[in-house]
Formats: sequence, C-alpha cells, structure tokens
Amino acid sequence: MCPGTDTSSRIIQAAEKLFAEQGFKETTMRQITTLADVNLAAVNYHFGSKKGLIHSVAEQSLTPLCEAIEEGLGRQEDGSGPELMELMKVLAVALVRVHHRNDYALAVLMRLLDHAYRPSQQDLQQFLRDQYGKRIAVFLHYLRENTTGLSESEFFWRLHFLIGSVIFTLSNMHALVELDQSTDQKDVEVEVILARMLPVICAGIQAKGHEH
Amino acid sequence: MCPGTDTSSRIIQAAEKLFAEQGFKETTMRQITTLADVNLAAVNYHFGSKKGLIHSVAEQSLTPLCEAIEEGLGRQEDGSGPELMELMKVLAVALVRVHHRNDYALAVLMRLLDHAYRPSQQDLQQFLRDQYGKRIAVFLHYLRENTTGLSESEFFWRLHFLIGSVIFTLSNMHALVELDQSTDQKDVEVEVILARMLPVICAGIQAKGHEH
Amino acid sequence: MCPGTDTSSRIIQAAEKLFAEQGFKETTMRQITTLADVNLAAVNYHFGSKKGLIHSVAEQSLTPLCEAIEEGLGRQEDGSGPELMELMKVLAVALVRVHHRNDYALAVLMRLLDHAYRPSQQDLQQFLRDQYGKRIAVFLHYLRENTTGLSESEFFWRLHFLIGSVIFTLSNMHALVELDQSTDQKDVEVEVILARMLPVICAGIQAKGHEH
Amino acid sequence: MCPGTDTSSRIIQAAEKLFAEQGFKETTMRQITTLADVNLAAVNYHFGSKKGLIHSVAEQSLTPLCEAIEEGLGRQEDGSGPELMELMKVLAVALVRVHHRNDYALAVLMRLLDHAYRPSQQDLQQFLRDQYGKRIAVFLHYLRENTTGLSESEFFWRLHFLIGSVIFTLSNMHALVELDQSTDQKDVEVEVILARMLPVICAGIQAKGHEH
DNA sequence: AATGAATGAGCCTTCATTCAT
DNA sequence: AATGAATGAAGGCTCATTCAT
Repeated sequence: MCPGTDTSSRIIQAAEKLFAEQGFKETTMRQITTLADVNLAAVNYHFGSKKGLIHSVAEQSLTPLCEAIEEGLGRQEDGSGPELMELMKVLAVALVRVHHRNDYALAVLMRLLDHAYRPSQQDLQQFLRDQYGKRIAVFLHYLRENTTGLSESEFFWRLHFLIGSVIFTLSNMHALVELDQSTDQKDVEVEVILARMLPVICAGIQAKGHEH
Repeated sequence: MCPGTDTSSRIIQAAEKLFAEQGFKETTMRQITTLADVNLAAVNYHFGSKKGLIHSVAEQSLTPLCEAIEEGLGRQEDGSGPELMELMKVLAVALVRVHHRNDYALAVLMRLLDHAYRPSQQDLQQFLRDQYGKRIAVFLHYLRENTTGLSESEFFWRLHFLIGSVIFTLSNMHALVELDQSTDQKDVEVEVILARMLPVICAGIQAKGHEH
Repeated sequence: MCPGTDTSSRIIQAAEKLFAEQGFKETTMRQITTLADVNLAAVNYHFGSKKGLIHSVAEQSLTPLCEAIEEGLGRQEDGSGPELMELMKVLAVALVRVHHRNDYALAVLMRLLDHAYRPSQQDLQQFLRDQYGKRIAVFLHYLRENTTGLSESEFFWRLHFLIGSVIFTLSNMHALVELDQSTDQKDVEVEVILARMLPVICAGIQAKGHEH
Repeated sequence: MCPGTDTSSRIIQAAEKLFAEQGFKETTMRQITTLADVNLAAVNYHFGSKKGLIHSVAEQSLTPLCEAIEEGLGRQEDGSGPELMELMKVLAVALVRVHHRNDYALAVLMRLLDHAYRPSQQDLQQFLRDQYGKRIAVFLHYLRENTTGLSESEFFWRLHFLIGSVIFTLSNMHALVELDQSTDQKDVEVEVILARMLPVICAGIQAKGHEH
C-alpha cells in the first residue's frame, strides 16, 4: 500500500533519481529497470516508451505544482491580484510541495523545463504547452501586473533571468547542497534554499534597469 | 588560411553549433562530421575521442574568457579591489568577447558549466577545476570582498542563484531571442542581454536577505 | 449462440483476416487479440500457443475441405474413377465451400500450404501430412489415373505448376480482385475465379509437353 | 576478386540463401551476419537497414532480369511483335540467367514478388513499381498482343494464374527438387524446370475458356 | 473461463571507436 | 593528414508466453 510498492511507481521513482542525477538521454532503460528491480519490458508495458515515461514523470510533478499554485492564488479573492512577494511565496510553497512528493521530483521537473528550451525538443515543448500552458499563464498574468514599470521586452528577459535561477539551483540542488561546506546537515531542505532565493529574486525583478 | 578552413576548426565549429542546440550526449559524431563535411574518423584522429573534442571546445572558450577577465581585473592595480558593478562589467565584457569568437561558443560554454554540476560528470568537474580553478578563484575573491555583509553560506547560494541566471539565459540565448516577440531583429546581441542582466544581478546579490 | 460470438471463434476470425493480409510471422498476438477484442492471454489459454492457433485455423478449413472432396468423389461409385474435368469440379466445389465459411478462410489456407514447402517449416509439413496426407492421397490417385501419358516426374512438376496457380491466386485473391479494374463489383467471388481457372488448369495438365 | 569475397557481397549472398529458405521476416540480421561471417553492424553500414538490404537483393536480380528480357525482345526488330512461345522463351532465358548469378537469387526474387501482392507491403509495391514498372510493361504489352481473343478481365486472371505457377514453383524450387523422387541428381536445374513449365503455361493461356 | 501484469529472449538499430591503407 | 570500412557494445523496443488472481 505504501508508495513505491507496485511496479509502476517503482519505475517512476527510479527514473526520477537517475534523470535528476544524469539527465534523460544519459539514463538508460536498463539502468532504470535495474534500480527499480523490475523487468526491462515493464517500462514499455506501463508507459509505452521512454518518452512516455518522461511525460509521466513530468505529469506526476507538474499537475500537483499547478494545483498548488492555483490553490495559492485562489486564496485571496478580493478583486486585486496578489503582490509580488505574495506571488513568490505561492510559487515557493508549490515547489516545496512537489519536493515533498519525492526527493528527486523537483530536480527532474526543473531539468525537464530546461530541456524544453532546446530547439531540438519541440515534442517536449508541445507536450508542456498543451498540458500546462493555460494554467501557467494565470500565474504569469499576475506577475506581469506587478511589473507594470517594465517594458514588454524587459519583462520577458527579467522573467527568464529568474527562471534561470530557479531551474539551475533546483535542478542541481543535490550537488549544490553537497558543495555548501558551511552546513553540516546534508538533507536537502528546499525550504531553506527557497527562503534564500525569494528576496534575491524579488530584488532582481524590481531592480532599476538600464532603461531608466 | 582563414579560420574555419582546416579540418580541425571546421569540426569545432560544427560541434559548437550542435552541442548548443541539442546537448552533448544528444549530438553524435556522425552529425558533427556530416555538418563539418569531414570524414567520420577525423574527430578521433584530431581530438582522440568525443570527450577530447568537448574539452577542446571548452578550452577554445574558457582560455580567452579567463584571459579577458584577468585583463579586466588587472587594469586597476591600485591596491583596493574593484567594486561590484565594475566586477560585473569585467565579466560581461569577457563573455561578449567569447561570443564574438563564434555564434555558438558562449552557449556551449554555458551548457558545459551546467553539466559540470552533475554528480555523474566528475571527469568534467576535474578537468575544469584543474585547468581553470585558480584563475576563476581570483574573480570570486574580489566578488566576496564586495559582499562582506553576507554569511559564507548566504554568499554561496546567492552566487549560484546568479550563476543560474547567467548559465540558463546564455545557454538558451538562441531560443530565447526567438521567443522574444518584442524585437524584430533576430541577431543574437549578447551585449543587449547582458546589459539587461547586469542590474538585475547586482540588485539580487545586494538584496536584503532573510537573515536580516 | 451464433458463431463468432464466443471468445475462441472471435480469435480465429481475427487471426484468419490478419494472417491472410499480412502473413503468419508478420501478425502479432496483440494484433489478433485487439481485433478480436479479447484479452491478450486468451490465445494461449484457448490454443496453447501461436502455432496451436495456426493449426486450429488450418483444421477449421482443411477438415471441411477434405470432407467436401471425399463427398464429391464418393458420388460416382461405379468402379471407374472420375474424369479430369470432373475431378477439378470436385476440387472447385470444395474450395468454394471453404470460402463460404469465412471471407478469409480460403486465403489463409492457401498461404499455409505455401509455407509448408519451406525447409524451415518441417513442423507444419509434419502436421499436414499426419492429419490430411492420406485423405489427399485419394484425390491425387484419381488425378494420376487421368494423366497416364505423363512420366512420374512430368506428372510431379505439372501438378506443382497447377498447385502454384491455385495457391498464388487464392492466397492473394483479395489483392487481385482489387487490381482487376475491369469489374466493378469488388466482392470476392471465388466461383468466378475458379470458373476461369478450371479450363486453364485442365489445358495445362493435358498440354503436349517437351518430352513428346 | 572473385564474388563473395568482400563484405557487401558476402552479406547479399547469405541474405539470399536465408531469405529463400525462411522468408524475409523470419530471417534475422544475426542469422545473416553469422552466415556471412561479418559484424552485425555491417549490414546497416552497407545497406542502411534490413529493408535496404532486401531492396538491394531485389535490385541484384531484377536489373539483370529486365536487361535480359529487353535484350531478348530487342532481337527481332521486324515490325511485328514476338509470338507467344517466343515470348516465353525470352522470359525463360532471362530467368535462367538470374539463377546463374547465384543459386538462391531466383528463389528470393520470386518470394519478393509474392510479397508484393500483400496489402501490408505497400512500400515494396511502390519500390518495385518505381524501379521496374515501365520495363515490365513492355513485356506485358507483347503478351497482350498474343491474346487478343481474351477479354481484358480474362487476360488479367490468366496472367496471374501463370504468374502463380512461376512464382510458386521457382520460389520453392529447392524444396520441390528435393521432393521429386524420380531424379537422382539434386542440383537445381532451372532449365529443366522451365522446359517443363513452358508448354504447360502456353497451353494454359491459350485454353478454351468458360466465356466461349 | 478469463484477465491484467509481468517476463526472458530476441529484435533492429545506433553509437563511438579502431584499423588498414 | 586523412579516410572508407569495419566492429563490439549498448541502445530502445517488441515478441510470445506465463502467472497469480
């Protein structure tokens, strides 16, 4: 009954760990099935193909993430949209929730989003746009409302500078925690990382830019 | 002869383009040699192996990058280290110089640095540390001098938040320029991107943090 | 219940269609069970194995075929065997009866006989010889009585030239009817094909040969 | 220098033998490369894929076949087309020539033509039509001139009855020679088989049909 | 009688690399 | 310096079959 017991979730867990540590292409079906201790053909039986598995892994994290964001946004229904710091906290809470699903879920998700920016991964772009495009758009809309001082282009680039911070830091979180020699405890505490990241991001997005 | 004419530089150019667009593992020797219009065996002949080629590609960009940074830092030898904004400009100038070597050089370099954070790429980590560790340390030393208000750990994380911005934005620069609908001209002008990024980064690193 | 309702006959019908259109090896258990709308394991449950299914498919057609031939031969029990044209008509009637069982039964049967000539299919040869060898021998005996002018070897080869006509035409009947641009109606009417084939075959078997 | 020495022809020879004995789908790349005593990857190197190999095998026989037919037809340039028996001899000579290329070449070719009638093999149909359609049409045109007494549809079916004889007999020639107990010598002598087939075919095509 | 899940063996193909020339 | 041919290892995937229910 506990998660990780049946074949299909054991595969997903193994895949998440390996994808996070090595990347998608670098991870082989044989590595996944060996780590999950299931038959090689089980992946194709349950997910159709390696790409299908990747999509399933994505869904497992993106769906709760979107739900958590929508839930967070829905809380203050007083006409005016949430403020910047409020928005960031909603995002942070949602990310934390994804991380608590599984130690590698968040890292894989970030790596997946990174991949989606490659020209050669149009399949993946399509998949993400189709499945989650509209849900993310709401969050971006609120974010834009808090940055009316920025031109369209300026907003676009600042958004991606900050997306870069999030994606890079979280997709490499295990390695970074290992590198951070100042703390003893090596449990990855996303809450701490995000608490450190939030003020930095807010300051970045509100910075006086070169246009001024 | 002009650069790009002989076999070995044609290979490097082709590899940079493909690595930037697809990733290292995703790019095959056949793709590289086909695009470079050279024999399949030429890569192994000139670079020993695929890994050797990747290292050569890295050197082609990292060496000029370090030189440019050292040159920039060396200018004001008046005892006191450079200020934050000054430091960032030195970095920006160095990055621009790398980009002008070759339209994909900068993107590949950033992707390579991203890879270096994966646990499974300790070879690469070693290579980068051995070749460039000390030269980069100088830059980091000056940076630390400008952030005395931050604890060791806080500095570590903020540094990586900002490294994340740089790596993500520049490694995906071609895709992002394509996505940026507000500008017509699609020539990748790193100068513009960096001009936008610098104030954001400076604001981020100086933000009032959660420790305060 | 009407035939084709229960699992096992639905499987046979699906198998016949797919075997006829694609061949035995080319047809997978999944295709069969999907088309039959039954569980994948049902084939092994009811027929033991794919080979078992093929044998069952063969029996479903070969048994009625032999019965029809024996019935046709048994009609004139006046000492002397039937004449050539008479024999052919008996065969034709029997083939038509098999075809009326099922739109693909005859085509599959012919494809199966074709396979039986491959050196690598000795299993199949054995199966057919064991189950139907003696019953067919009677028909061949009567045929030989009508070709006393031919040497043993000449008879052997002419027999197979004509078997070739029958097997090829009937196993590809659906494709050939489709190709025949002169007729509008595309229902496969074996009667018409056989009516056209009979005189050709009789003429062929009685031709003045190279030995004369 | 002798054929069968270099990798690429060794592969073709092995493939022809196995395709003839077992069929295309039934023959694996490993069987081919093991018999040819070459590396497994050599097939893909030289022919791109299994399908590419099959097409190459086809070309090796079909091109000489067409040439031989055209050569045979070109001989009597006296205005009137060749007579039926003449046509058949041209075909027979061409088939013999293909057989002399290689002990299995003819059998494989016949099996390939058989496959081309399957609805699921439209690739193959296309390939054959594209490469050889026009060249064969000439032969068929002359054949039609000799059967003016037949309706279009009657001609179509008789043609395929006889194609069936040729394809079946020649694709199974090795098995049939083995079965023919009247002759001691087991060398496959296509000349003998064809000498026996020609009168039968001619008689068949000229038979008084059911339309008369 | 029937089924969803699982499996071992094998498939074709692709990879970076090597070798003889 | 350069190359066409060849190779061992490994890749993702499919197959008929089996098993517990």
